[in-house]
Amino acid sequence: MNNLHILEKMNIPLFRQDLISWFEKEQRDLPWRKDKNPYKVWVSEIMLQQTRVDTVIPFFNRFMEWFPTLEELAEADEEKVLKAWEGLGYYSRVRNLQSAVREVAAEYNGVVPDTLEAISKLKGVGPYTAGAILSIAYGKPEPAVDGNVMRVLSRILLIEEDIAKPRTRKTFEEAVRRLIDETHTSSFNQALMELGAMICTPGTPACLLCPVREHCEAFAEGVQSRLPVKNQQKKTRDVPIAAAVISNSRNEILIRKRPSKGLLANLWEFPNYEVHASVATKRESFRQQFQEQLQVIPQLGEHLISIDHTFSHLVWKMEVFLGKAEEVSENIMNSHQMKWVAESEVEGYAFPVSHQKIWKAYQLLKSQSTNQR
DNA sequence: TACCCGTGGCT
DNA sequence: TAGCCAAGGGT
Repeated sequence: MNNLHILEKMNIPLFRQDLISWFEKEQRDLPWRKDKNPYKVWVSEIMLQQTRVDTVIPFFNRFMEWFPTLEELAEADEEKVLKAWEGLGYYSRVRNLQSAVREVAAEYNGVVPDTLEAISKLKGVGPYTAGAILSIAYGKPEPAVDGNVMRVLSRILLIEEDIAKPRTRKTFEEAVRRLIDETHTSSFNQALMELGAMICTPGTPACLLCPVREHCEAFAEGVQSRLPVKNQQKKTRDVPIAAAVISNSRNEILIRKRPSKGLLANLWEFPNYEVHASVATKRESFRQQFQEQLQVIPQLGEHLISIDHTFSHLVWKMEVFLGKAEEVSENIMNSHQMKWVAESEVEGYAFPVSHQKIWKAYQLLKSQSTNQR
């Protein structure tokens, strides 16, 4: 019933040899490939989810400096862990990682489990990550099917299922189970991904450089450029936001912690509100909602910056103002997870990229006004 | 299943 | 340039 009939006419031993030989010779020198420490493999796989290698490298190196061992990550403050992830995106990844690491420390004596059943129960470890850790760190013959693997194998095996559909991953897992070299599971799985990243790329694959093109059905048919089949994703929607950098008479800055669930969970931000359609201006919308929430009237000053920030599924259309406020009651501050912090301490907190831009604009404005004096 | 969840580079 | 894309998982 599936589309794996091409496997029956493949020379699988030769395919393995061609693929692994290429990988052993051409693989990139990446920091998480220096050894097969399961903790390091785990961290790298979480960071690499939906994220480019070049983006991950500096984050991985710093993360290993801050949290060199599983135990040190388990014992770290969440604030510091989020700061280590600041700018990397998909922040629930690192909260799930620390939660899972704590479970490993407590329940498995600090040893990352080496069975599919146990490792799959850990928070943030799905089918791909489970297979990646087991095959790379422990030499287990488990498939690790990511976007690269689906693209590569859709071409080699001429599979035309829509890779955007979750169920399709099972087809490729079955293909890998039949193809994998059980004596070189780490190199085999990584080679499929490396090939997808370096040669068998989405737009125009470099088939003339491909070590396995003689095994590739799509190349033989000349149809590699229209594979894999993938439907388009939905468009983003705009969310109008009014924000402000609010200071008090002691030159402290008002920040607040975002809710523990949802977008940018547990990160810090400058006070901001979604603008209702009924309000004439974003400045007025901020003033109204700030006053309603904190029982204090803010003195809003000049416009600081406009920022359009695109997420995977929505766009913040932000207008940011300067402002001053005083005497917010402590109860209200606490109930909204707000606090005043000295300007020199702001950067100690983990902010989403959009709010890092706000802070940079604020500091630039201050430095300019200082220079003019 | 469909949607939520970030960011930055590329074409 | 506006989308597309990148070593996915949770709900």
